[in-house]
Amino acid sequence: MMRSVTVSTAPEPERAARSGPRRATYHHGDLRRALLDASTELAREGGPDAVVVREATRRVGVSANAAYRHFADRDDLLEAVASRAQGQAADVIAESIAAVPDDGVEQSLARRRFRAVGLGYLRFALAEPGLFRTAFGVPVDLSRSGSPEAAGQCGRTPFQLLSDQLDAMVSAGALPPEQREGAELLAWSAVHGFAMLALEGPLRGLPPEAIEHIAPRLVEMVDLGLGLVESPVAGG
Amino acid sequence: MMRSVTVSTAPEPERAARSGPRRATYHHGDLRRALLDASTELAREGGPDAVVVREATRRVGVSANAAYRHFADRDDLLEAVASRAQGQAADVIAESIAAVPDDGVEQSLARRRFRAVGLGYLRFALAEPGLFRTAFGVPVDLSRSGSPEAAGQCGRTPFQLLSDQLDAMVSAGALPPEQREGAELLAWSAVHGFAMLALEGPLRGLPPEAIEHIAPRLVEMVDLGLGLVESPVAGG
DNA sequence: TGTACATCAGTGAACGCGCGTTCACTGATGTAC
DNA sequence: TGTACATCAGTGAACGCGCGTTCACTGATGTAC
Repeated sequence: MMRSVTVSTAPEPERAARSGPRRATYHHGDLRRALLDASTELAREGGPDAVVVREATRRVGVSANAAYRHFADRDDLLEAVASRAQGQAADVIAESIAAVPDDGVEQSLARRRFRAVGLGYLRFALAEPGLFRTAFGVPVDLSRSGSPEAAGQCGRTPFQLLSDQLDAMVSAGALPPEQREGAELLAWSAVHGFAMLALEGPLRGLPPEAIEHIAPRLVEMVDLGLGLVESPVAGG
Repeated sequence: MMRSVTVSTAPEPERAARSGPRRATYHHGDLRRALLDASTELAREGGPDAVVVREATRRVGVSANAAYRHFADRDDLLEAVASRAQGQAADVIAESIAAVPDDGVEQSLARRRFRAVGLGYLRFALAEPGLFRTAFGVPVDLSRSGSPEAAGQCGRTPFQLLSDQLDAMVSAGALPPEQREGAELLAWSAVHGFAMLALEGPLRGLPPEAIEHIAPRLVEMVDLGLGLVESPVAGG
Protein backbone atom coordinates (compact mmCIF):
# COMPACT_ATOMS: atom_id res chain seq x y z
CA MET A 1 0.00 0.00 0.00
CA MET A 2 2.99 2.25 0.21
CA ARG A 3 4.88 1.57 -2.95
CA SER A 4 3.33 2.59 -6.22
CA VAL A 5 3.37 6.33 -6.02
CA THR A 6 4.10 8.26 -9.16
CA VAL A 7 5.43 11.72 -8.63
CA SER A 8 5.86 13.62 -11.85
CA THR A 9 9.11 15.51 -11.73
CA ALA A 10 8.21 17.94 -14.47
CA PRO A 11 4.48 18.21 -14.96
CA GLU A 12 4.90 21.06 -17.44
CA PRO A 13 5.07 20.50 -21.22
CA GLU A 14 8.58 21.94 -21.37
CA ARG A 15 10.47 18.73 -21.91
CA ALA A 16 10.97 19.39 -25.61
CA ALA A 17 13.35 22.22 -24.88
CA ARG A 18 15.60 19.86 -22.88
CA SER A 19 15.72 16.94 -25.26
CA GLY A 20 19.13 17.50 -26.84
CA PRO A 21 22.28 18.72 -25.19
CA ARG A 22 22.51 21.40 -27.88
CA ARG A 23 19.78 23.90 -28.45
CA ALA A 24 18.78 25.04 -31.92
CA THR A 25 18.60 28.64 -30.89
CA TYR A 26 21.13 30.71 -28.98
CA HIS A 27 18.51 31.79 -26.50
CA HIS A 28 17.01 29.00 -24.51
CA GLY A 29 13.57 30.39 -24.01
CA ASP A 30 12.81 29.08 -20.56
CA LEU A 31 16.10 28.39 -18.92
CA ARG A 32 14.93 29.08 -15.42
CA ARG A 33 12.30 26.39 -15.60
CA ALA A 34 14.68 24.02 -17.36
CA LEU A 35 17.29 24.45 -14.64
CA LEU A 36 14.67 23.93 -12.01
CA ASP A 37 13.54 20.74 -13.73
CA ALA A 38 17.07 19.42 -14.03
CA SER A 39 17.90 20.34 -10.44
CA THR A 40 14.76 18.68 -9.18
CA GLU A 41 15.80 15.55 -10.99
CA LEU A 42 19.22 15.77 -9.34
CA ALA A 43 17.57 16.12 -5.95
CA ARG A 44 15.36 13.19 -6.76
CA GLU A 45 18.38 11.05 -7.56
CA GLY A 46 20.64 12.07 -4.72
CA GLY A 47 19.06 14.46 -2.27
CA PRO A 48 20.02 18.05 -1.56
CA ASP A 49 23.77 17.52 -1.85
CA ALA A 50 23.30 16.34 -5.41
CA VAL A 51 21.92 19.70 -6.45
CA VAL A 52 24.98 21.06 -8.20
CA VAL A 53 24.99 24.10 -10.47
CA ARG A 54 27.45 22.69 -12.96
CA GLU A 55 25.63 19.41 -13.33
CA ALA A 56 22.27 21.09 -13.79
CA THR A 57 23.59 23.37 -16.52
CA ARG A 58 25.39 20.44 -18.12
CA ARG A 59 22.14 18.51 -18.33
CA VAL A 60 20.31 21.41 -19.83
CA GLY A 61 23.11 21.89 -22.33
CA VAL A 62 24.09 25.37 -21.31
CA SER A 63 27.27 26.91 -19.96
CA ALA A 64 27.75 26.75 -16.21
CA ASN A 65 27.55 30.46 -15.59
CA ALA A 66 24.26 30.84 -17.45
CA ALA A 67 22.56 29.71 -14.26
CA TYR A 68 23.54 32.96 -12.61
CA ARG A 69 21.16 34.88 -14.88
CA HIS A 70 18.29 33.14 -13.11
CA PHE A 71 19.50 32.26 -9.62
CA ALA A 72 21.59 34.36 -7.28
CA ASP A 73 23.71 31.41 -6.26
CA ARG A 74 23.56 27.71 -5.56
CA ASP A 75 21.59 28.23 -2.40
CA ASP A 76 18.95 30.18 -4.22
CA LEU A 77 18.56 27.32 -6.67
CA LEU A 78 18.43 24.76 -3.90
CA GLU A 79 15.72 26.63 -2.07
CA ALA A 80 13.62 26.78 -5.20
CA VAL A 81 14.00 23.04 -5.60
CA ALA A 82 13.09 22.48 -1.96
CA SER A 83 9.91 24.50 -2.31
CA ARG A 84 8.94 22.55 -5.36
CA ALA A 85 9.59 19.27 -3.60
CA GLN A 86 7.38 20.39 -0.75
CA GLY A 87 4.66 21.05 -3.26
CA GLN A 88 4.97 17.54 -4.62
CA ALA A 89 4.78 16.15 -1.11
CA ALA A 90 1.63 18.19 -0.57
CA ASP A 91 0.01 16.61 -3.59
CA VAL A 92 0.75 13.09 -2.41
CA ILE A 93 -0.66 13.94 1.01
CA ALA A 94 -3.75 15.56 -0.47
CA GLU A 95 -4.30 12.48 -2.57
CA SER A 96 -3.98 10.31 0.50
CA ILE A 97 -6.56 12.41 2.34
CA ALA A 98 -8.95 12.37 -0.58
CA ALA A 99 -8.76 8.58 -0.76
CA VAL A 100 -10.24 8.14 2.70
CA PRO A 101 -13.76 6.74 2.34
CA ASP A 102 -16.55 8.65 4.07
CA ASP A 103 -18.35 6.35 6.50
CA GLY A 104 -20.77 9.03 7.58
CA VAL A 105 -19.35 9.25 11.08
CA GLU A 106 -17.80 12.67 11.38
CA GLN A 107 -15.38 11.88 14.18
CA SER A 108 -14.15 8.72 12.57
CA LEU A 109 -13.72 10.48 9.25
CA ALA A 110 -11.70 13.27 10.81
CA ARG A 111 -9.47 10.73 12.54
CA ARG A 112 -8.84 8.73 9.41
CA ARG A 113 -8.14 11.82 7.37
CA PHE A 114 -5.71 13.00 9.98
CA ARG A 115 -3.93 9.68 9.87
CA ALA A 116 -3.90 9.90 6.10
CA VAL A 117 -1.74 13.02 6.36
CA GLY A 118 0.93 11.05 8.16
CA LEU A 119 0.62 8.05 5.90
CA GLY A 120 0.83 10.27 2.83
CA TYR A 121 3.90 11.98 4.23
CA LEU A 122 5.58 8.62 4.76
CA ARG A 123 4.48 7.37 1.39
CA PHE A 124 6.14 10.34 -0.26
CA ALA A 125 9.27 9.93 1.85
CA LEU A 126 9.71 6.30 0.89
CA ALA A 127 8.74 6.71 -2.75
CA GLU A 128 10.92 9.79 -3.30
CA PRO A 129 13.65 9.77 -0.69
CA GLY A 130 15.81 12.30 -2.52
CA LEU A 131 13.01 14.81 -2.95
CA PHE A 132 11.84 14.20 0.58
CA ARG A 133 15.22 14.95 2.06
CA THR A 134 15.45 18.04 -0.07
CA ALA A 135 11.98 19.23 0.88
CA PHE A 136 12.28 18.73 4.61
CA GLY A 137 15.98 18.48 5.30
CA VAL A 138 17.14 21.77 3.85
CA PRO A 139 17.03 24.38 6.58
CA VAL A 140 14.24 26.69 5.59
CA ASP A 141 12.33 28.17 8.46
CA LEU A 142 8.73 27.56 9.33
CA SER A 143 7.58 30.84 7.82
CA ARG A 144 8.17 29.37 4.40
CA SER A 145 6.12 26.30 5.26
CA GLY A 146 3.06 28.38 4.50
CA SER A 147 4.32 30.19 1.43
CA PRO A 148 2.70 29.69 -1.97
CA GLU A 149 5.95 28.46 -3.54
CA ALA A 150 5.82 25.41 -1.31
CA ALA A 151 2.23 24.63 -2.23
CA GLY A 152 1.31 21.82 -4.56
CA GLN A 153 -1.26 21.80 -7.31
CA CYS A 154 -3.77 21.33 -4.52
CA GLY A 155 -2.92 24.85 -3.47
CA ARG A 156 -1.71 23.95 0.00
CA THR A 157 1.61 23.18 1.63
CA PRO A 158 2.16 19.97 3.60
CA PHE A 159 2.13 21.93 6.81
CA GLN A 160 -1.18 23.56 5.91
CA LEU A 161 -2.75 20.22 5.08
CA LEU A 162 -1.71 18.96 8.48
CA SER A 163 -3.13 22.04 10.18
CA ASP A 164 -6.37 21.69 8.26
CA GLN A 165 -6.90 18.16 9.46
CA LEU A 166 -6.08 19.04 13.04
CA ASP A 167 -8.67 21.80 12.87
CA ALA A 168 -11.15 19.32 11.48
CA MET A 169 -10.36 16.96 14.34
CA VAL A 170 -11.24 19.65 16.84
CA SER A 171 -14.45 20.51 14.99
CA ALA A 172 -15.44 16.87 14.94
CA GLY A 173 -14.75 16.47 18.63
CA ALA A 174 -11.90 14.06 18.01
CA LEU A 175 -9.36 16.33 19.65
CA PRO A 176 -9.85 18.50 22.74
CA PRO A 177 -9.43 22.17 21.76
CA GLU A 178 -6.92 22.70 24.55
CA GLN A 179 -4.63 20.15 22.89
CA ARG A 180 -4.80 21.82 19.51
CA GLU A 181 -1.99 24.32 19.97
CA GLY A 182 1.32 23.08 18.68
CA ALA A 183 -0.15 19.72 17.76
CA GLU A 184 1.34 20.08 14.27
CA LEU A 185 4.81 19.77 15.68
CA LEU A 186 4.05 16.70 17.76
CA ALA A 187 2.48 14.88 14.86
CA TRP A 188 5.01 16.04 12.33
CA SER A 189 7.92 14.99 14.54
CA ALA A 190 6.78 11.41 14.72
CA VAL A 191 6.40 10.77 11.02
CA HIS A 192 9.39 12.87 10.10
CA GLY A 193 11.61 11.01 12.52
CA PHE A 194 10.50 7.67 11.25
CA ALA A 195 11.15 8.74 7.68
CA MET A 196 14.60 10.04 8.51
CA LEU A 197 15.59 6.96 10.49
CA ALA A 198 14.38 4.77 7.68
CA LEU A 199 15.97 6.78 4.86
CA GLU A 200 19.35 7.87 6.09
CA GLY A 201 19.57 6.84 9.68
CA PRO A 202 20.19 3.62 11.50
CA LEU A 203 16.99 2.01 10.21
CA ARG A 204 18.17 2.27 6.64
CA GLY A 205 18.49 -1.45 6.33
CA LEU A 206 14.95 -2.13 7.49
CA PRO A 207 12.98 -4.27 5.02
CA PRO A 208 9.99 -2.58 3.36
CA GLU A 209 7.56 -4.94 5.06
CA ALA A 210 8.74 -3.77 8.45
CA ILE A 211 8.31 -0.18 7.41
CA GLU A 212 4.83 -0.72 6.09
CA HIS A 213 3.95 -2.54 9.25
CA ILE A 214 5.13 0.24 11.49
CA ALA A 215 3.71 3.23 9.63
CA PRO A 216 0.05 2.67 10.62
CA ARG A 217 1.02 1.94 14.20
CA LEU A 218 2.97 5.16 14.30
CA VAL A 219 0.14 7.38 13.11
CA GLU A 220 -2.20 5.58 15.43
CA MET A 221 0.08 6.27 18.34
CA VAL A 222 0.07 9.94 17.46
CA ASP A 223 -3.66 10.08 16.94
CA LEU A 224 -4.43 8.44 20.26
CA GLY A 225 -1.63 10.01 22.25
CA LEU A 226 -2.35 13.52 21.06
CA GLY A 227 -5.69 13.82 22.78
CA LEU A 228 -4.38 12.62 26.11
CA VAL A 229 -1.48 14.96 26.60
CA GLU A 230 -1.91 16.88 29.79
CA SER A 231 -0.33 20.07 30.97
CA PRO A 232 3.44 20.09 30.52
CA VAL A 233 5.29 18.25 33.25
CA ALA A 234 7.98 20.18 35.05
CA GLY A 235 11.41 18.65 35.51
CA GLY A 236 12.69 15.66 33.68
CA MET B 1 16.37 22.51 32.05
CA MET B 2 17.71 21.50 28.70
CA ARG B 3 20.72 23.68 28.24
CA SER B 4 23.65 23.12 30.52
CA VAL B 5 24.91 19.77 29.38
CA THR B 6 28.62 19.18 29.33
CA VAL B 7 29.80 16.51 26.99
CA SER B 8 33.49 15.89 27.22
CA THR B 9 34.90 15.42 23.78
CA ALA B 10 38.06 13.67 24.88
CA PRO B 11 37.73 12.13 28.30
CA GLU B 12 41.13 10.48 28.00
CA PRO B 13 44.32 12.05 29.37
CA GLU B 14 45.84 12.26 25.90
CA ARG B 15 45.51 15.97 25.38
CA ALA B 16 49.18 16.61 26.07
CA ALA B 17 50.20 14.87 22.90
CA ARG B 18 48.04 17.22 20.84
CA SER B 19 49.02 20.51 22.40
CA GLY B 20 51.36 21.87 19.73
CA PRO B 21 51.04 21.59 15.99
CA ARG B 22 54.52 20.07 15.95
CA ARG B 23 55.35 16.99 17.88
CA ALA B 24 58.64 16.60 19.69
CA THR B 25 59.11 13.09 18.46
CA TYR B 26 58.84 11.71 14.97
CA HIS B 27 56.44 9.06 16.10
CA HIS B 28 53.22 10.35 17.49
CA GLY B 29 52.51 7.63 19.97
CA ASP B 30 48.75 7.52 19.79
CA LEU B 31 47.80 8.97 16.46
CA ARG B 32 44.66 6.93 16.05
CA ARG B 33 43.17 8.31 19.21
CA ALA B 34 44.37 11.81 18.40
CA LEU B 35 42.73 11.70 14.98
CA LEU B 36 39.56 10.39 16.51
CA ASP B 37 39.60 13.24 19.03
CA ALA B 38 40.18 15.85 16.35
CA SER B 39 37.54 14.36 14.09
CA THR B 40 35.04 14.23 16.90
CA GLU B 41 35.67 17.89 17.49
CA LEU B 42 35.10 18.56 13.80
CA ALA B 43 31.82 16.67 13.96
CA ARG B 44 30.89 18.62 17.04
CA GLU B 45 31.47 21.88 15.23
CA GLY B 46 29.88 21.07 11.91
CA GLY B 47 28.24 17.68 11.78
CA PRO B 48 29.23 14.68 9.67
CA ASP B 49 30.16 16.69 6.57
CA ALA B 50 32.76 18.53 8.59
CA VAL B 51 34.67 15.35 9.27
CA VAL B 52 37.48 15.84 6.77
CA VAL B 53 40.68 13.82 6.74
CA ARG B 54 42.94 16.70 5.83
CA GLU B 55 41.57 18.98 8.49
CA ALA B 56 41.83 16.32 11.18
CA THR B 57 45.47 15.61 10.34
CA ARG B 58 46.16 19.34 10.12
CA ARG B 59 44.84 19.83 13.64
CA VAL B 60 46.87 16.98 15.00
CA GLY B 61 49.95 18.35 13.26
CA VAL B 62 50.62 15.40 11.07
CA SER B 63 50.79 14.90 7.32
CA ALA B 64 47.48 14.18 5.60
CA ASN B 65 48.31 10.68 4.51
CA ALA B 66 49.35 9.58 7.99
CA ALA B 67 45.67 9.01 8.68
CA TYR B 68 45.70 6.07 6.31
CA ARG B 69 47.89 4.11 8.70
CA HIS B 70 44.97 4.02 11.11
CA PHE B 71 41.81 4.28 9.04
CA ALA B 72 41.03 2.59 5.75
CA ASP B 73 39.48 5.71 4.31
CA ARG B 74 37.39 8.71 5.24
CA ASP B 75 34.29 6.60 5.71
CA ASP B 76 36.05 4.38 8.17
CA LEU B 77 37.04 7.43 10.20
CA LEU B 78 33.55 8.85 10.04
CA GLU B 79 32.01 5.63 11.29
CA ALA B 80 34.37 5.55 14.22
CA VAL B 81 33.36 9.11 15.08
CA ALA B 82 29.69 8.23 14.75
CA SER B 83 30.04 5.31 17.14
CA ARG B 84 31.77 7.51 19.64
CA ALA B 85 29.10 10.14 19.35
CA GLN B 86 26.47 7.50 20.01
CA GLY B 87 28.33 6.58 23.13
CA GLN B 88 28.26 10.16 24.32
CA ALA B 89 24.54 10.32 23.63
CA ALA B 90 24.11 7.16 25.68
CA ASP B 91 25.83 8.77 28.64
CA VAL B 92 23.59 11.82 28.55
CA ILE B 93 20.53 9.58 28.35
CA ALA B 94 21.77 7.36 31.18
CA GLU B 95 22.32 10.44 33.29
CA SER B 96 18.81 11.61 32.52
CA ILE B 97 17.38 8.26 33.59
CA ALA B 98 19.44 8.20 36.77
CA ALA B 99 18.18 11.64 37.72
CA VAL B 100 14.58 10.49 37.93
CA PRO B 101 13.53 10.45 41.59
CA ASP B 102 12.09 7.22 42.94
CA ASP B 103 8.62 7.87 44.35
CA GLY B 104 8.15 4.27 45.36
CA VAL B 105 5.42 3.65 42.81
CA GLU B 106 6.82 1.16 40.35
CA GLN B 107 4.57 2.01 37.45
CA SER B 108 5.08 5.73 37.78
CA LEU B 109 8.82 5.27 38.09
CA ALA B 110 8.97 3.16 34.95
CA ARG B 111 6.98 5.76 33.04
CA ARG B 112 9.14 8.64 34.14
CA ARG B 113 12.30 6.76 33.39
CA PHE B 114 10.99 5.94 29.96
CA ARG B 115 10.22 9.58 29.34
CA ALA B 116 13.69 10.46 30.59
CA VAL B 117 15.15 8.47 27.70
CA GLY B 118 13.38 10.73 25.22
CA LEU B 119 14.20 13.88 27.13
CA GLY B 120 17.84 12.88 27.40
CA TYR B 121 17.96 12.16 23.70
CA LEU B 122 16.58 15.60 22.95
CA ARG B 123 18.85 17.23 25.47
CA PHE B 124 21.85 15.72 23.75
CA ALA B 125 20.54 16.71 20.33
CA LEU B 126 20.09 20.33 21.28
CA ALA B 127 23.27 20.61 23.31
CA GLU B 128 25.45 18.91 20.72
CA PRO B 129 23.76 19.24 17.36
CA GLY B 130 26.86 18.37 15.37
CA LEU B 131 27.57 15.20 17.31
CA PHE B 132 23.92 14.30 17.29
CA ARG B 133 23.68 14.53 13.54
CA THR B 134 26.84 12.50 13.23
CA ALA B 135 25.62 9.86 15.65
CA PHE B 136 22.18 9.37 14.19
CA GLY B 137 22.33 10.81 10.71
CA VAL B 138 25.16 8.76 9.29
CA PRO B 139 23.71 5.67 7.69
CA VAL B 140 24.83 2.84 9.88
CA ASP B 141 22.41 0.00 10.17
CA LEU B 142 20.56 -1.10 13.24
CA SER B 143 22.91 -4.00 13.87
CA ARG B 144 25.52 -1.53 14.96
CA SER B 145 23.10 0.15 17.35
CA GLY B 146 23.85 -2.65 19.77
CA SER B 147 27.58 -2.91 19.22
CA PRO B 148 30.04 -2.15 22.00
CA GLU B 149 31.74 0.63 20.01
CA ALA B 150 28.54 2.65 20.20
CA ALA B 151 28.22 2.20 23.94
CA GLY B 152 29.00 4.95 26.38
CA GLN B 153 30.85 4.74 29.65
CA CYS B 154 27.61 3.41 31.03
CA GLY B 155 28.21 0.34 28.89
CA ARG B 156 25.05 0.63 26.86
CA THR B 157 24.07 2.15 23.53
CA PRO B 158 21.21 4.65 23.24
CA PHE B 159 19.09 2.01 21.58
CA GLN B 160 19.76 -0.44 24.40
CA LEU B 161 18.85 2.11 27.04
CA LEU B 162 15.56 2.67 25.26
CA SER B 163 14.90 -1.07 25.07
CA ASP B 164 15.74 -1.47 28.74
CA GLN B 165 13.18 1.09 29.78
CA LEU B 166 10.51 -0.36 27.55
CA ASP B 167 11.12 -3.74 29.14
CA ALA B 168 10.83 -2.13 32.55
CA MET B 169 7.55 -0.55 31.50
CA VAL B 170 6.16 -3.95 30.64
CA SER B 171 7.41 -5.43 33.92
CA ALA B 172 5.81 -2.59 35.83
CA GLY B 173 2.52 -3.01 34.02
CA ALA B 174 2.80 0.38 32.38
CA LEU B 175 2.82 -1.09 28.89
CA PRO B 176 0.77 -4.06 27.66
CA PRO B 177 3.14 -6.86 26.59
CA GLU B 178 1.46 -7.12 23.21
CA GLN B 179 2.49 -3.54 22.47
CA ARG B 180 6.11 -4.13 23.34
CA GLU B 181 7.31 -5.37 19.97
CA GLY B 182 8.73 -2.64 17.82
CA ALA B 183 7.93 0.00 20.40
CA GLU B 184 11.52 1.24 20.19
CA LEU B 185 10.96 2.46 16.69
CA LEU B 186 7.74 4.29 17.49
CA ALA B 187 9.27 6.11 20.42
CA TRP B 188 12.56 6.76 18.73
CA SER B 189 10.85 8.18 15.65
CA ALA B 190 9.04 10.84 17.61
CA VAL B 191 12.01 12.30 19.42
CA HIS B 192 14.34 11.85 16.50
CA GLY B 193 11.98 13.67 14.18
CA PHE B 194 11.56 16.53 16.55
CA ALA B 195 15.31 16.85 16.93
CA MET B 196 15.88 16.81 13.19
CA LEU B 197 13.16 19.33 12.47
CA ALA B 198 14.53 21.59 15.16
CA LEU B 199 18.19 21.20 14.16
CA GLU B 200 18.30 21.23 10.41
CA GLY B 201 14.75 21.19 9.22
CA PRO B 202 12.01 23.76 8.94
CA LEU B 203 11.83 24.30 12.70
CA ARG B 204 15.38 25.50 12.85
CA GLY B 205 14.30 29.01 13.70
CA LEU B 206 12.20 27.90 16.66
CA PRO B 207 13.13 29.72 19.88
CA PRO B 208 14.59 27.53 22.66
CA GLU B 209 11.59 28.20 24.90
CA ALA B 210 9.28 26.70 22.32
CA ILE B 211 11.49 23.66 22.05
CA GLU B 212 11.66 23.16 25.78
CA HIS B 213 7.92 23.54 25.96
CA ILE B 214 7.25 20.94 23.34
CA ALA B 215 9.73 18.28 24.42
CA PRO B 216 7.77 17.08 27.50
CA ARG B 217 4.53 17.09 25.57
CA LEU B 218 6.13 14.98 22.90
CA VAL B 219 7.40 12.28 25.21
CA GLU B 220 4.08 12.30 27.00
CA MET B 221 2.28 11.76 23.74
CA VAL B 222 4.48 8.79 23.04
CA ASP B 223 4.12 7.37 26.51
CA LEU B 224 0.36 7.57 26.49
CA GLY B 225 -0.17 6.73 22.85
CA LEU B 226 2.06 3.71 22.93
CA GLY B 227 -0.11 1.67 25.24
CA LEU B 228 -3.25 2.29 23.23
CA VAL B 229 -2.12 1.22 19.83
CA GLU B 230 -4.34 -1.56 18.57
CA SER B 231 -3.82 -4.05 15.84
CA PRO B 232 -2.58 -2.46 12.63
CA VAL B 233 -5.32 -0.86 10.59
CA ALA B 234 -5.60 -2.05 7.02
CA GLY B 235 -5.80 0.49 4.22
CA GLY B 236 -5.11 4.15 4.63
C1' DT C 1 75.07 -5.29 26.82
C1' DG C 2 75.74 -4.51 21.76
C1' DT C 3 74.43 -4.75 17.27
C1' DA C 4 71.95 -6.11 12.72
C1' DC C 5 67.90 -5.78 10.74
C1' DA C 6 62.88 -6.25 9.94
C1' DT C 7 59.00 -3.68 10.75
C1' DC C 8 56.36 0.07 11.92
C1' DA C 9 54.73 4.87 11.54
C1' DG C 10 55.61 8.73 9.87
C1' DT C 11 56.94 12.46 5.52
C1' DG C 12 56.66 15.38 1.13
C1' DA C 13 55.07 15.80 -3.21
C1' DA C 14 51.85 15.07 -6.38
C1' DC C 15 47.52 13.56 -9.00
C1' DG C 16 43.08 14.26 -10.51
C1' DC C 17 38.75 15.81 -9.44
C1' DG C 18 34.81 18.85 -9.33
C1' DC C 19 33.07 22.58 -7.47
C1' DG C 20 31.13 27.76 -7.15
C1' DT C 21 31.83 31.88 -9.04
C1' DT C 22 33.68 35.93 -11.83
C1' DC C 23 35.37 38.18 -15.96
C1' DA C 24 34.99 40.31 -20.37
C1' DC C 25 32.67 39.03 -24.24
C1' DT C 26 28.89 38.43 -28.07
C1' DG C 27 24.74 36.86 -30.33
C1' DA C 28 19.70 37.56 -30.29
C1' DT C 29 15.67 40.19 -29.30
C1' DG C 30 12.47 43.79 -29.13
C1' DT C 31 11.21 48.57 -29.14
C1' DA C 32 11.12 53.66 -30.64
C1' DC C 33 10.92 56.32 -34.35
C1' DT D 1 7.92 48.55 -43.16
C1' DG D 2 12.91 49.57 -42.03
C1' DT D 3 16.45 50.55 -39.12
C1' DA D 4 19.34 52.08 -34.89
C1' DC D 5 20.24 50.76 -30.64
C1' DA D 6 19.51 49.40 -25.73
C1' DT D 7 18.89 45.43 -23.34
C1' DC D 8 18.69 40.77 -22.44
C1' DA D 9 20.54 36.07 -22.19
C1' DG D 10 23.77 33.52 -23.45
C1' DT D 11 29.43 31.97 -24.09
C1' DG D 12 34.40 30.55 -23.08
C1' DA D 13 38.03 30.78 -20.24
C1' DA D 14 39.83 31.08 -16.03
C1' DC D 15 40.51 31.47 -10.82
C1' DG D 16 41.11 29.52 -6.51
C1' DC D 17 39.74 26.19 -3.50
C1' DG D 18 39.89 21.94 -0.89
C1' DC D 19 39.31 17.45 -1.06
C1' DG D 20 40.59 12.08 -0.95
C1' DT D 21 44.07 9.29 -2.06
C1' DT D 22 48.56 7.25 -3.82
C1' DC D 23 53.53 7.06 -4.45
C1' DA D 24 58.18 6.29 -3.14
C1' DC D 25 60.59 7.61 0.67
C1' DT D 26 62.85 7.68 5.59
C1' DG D 27 63.30 8.08 10.56
C1' DA D 28 62.30 5.48 14.80
C1' DT D 29 61.49 1.30 17.26
C1' DG D 30 61.98 -3.17 19.01
C1' DT D 31 63.54 -7.84 18.75
C1' DA D 32 66.81 -11.93 17.93
C1' DC D 33 71.09 -13.36 18.69
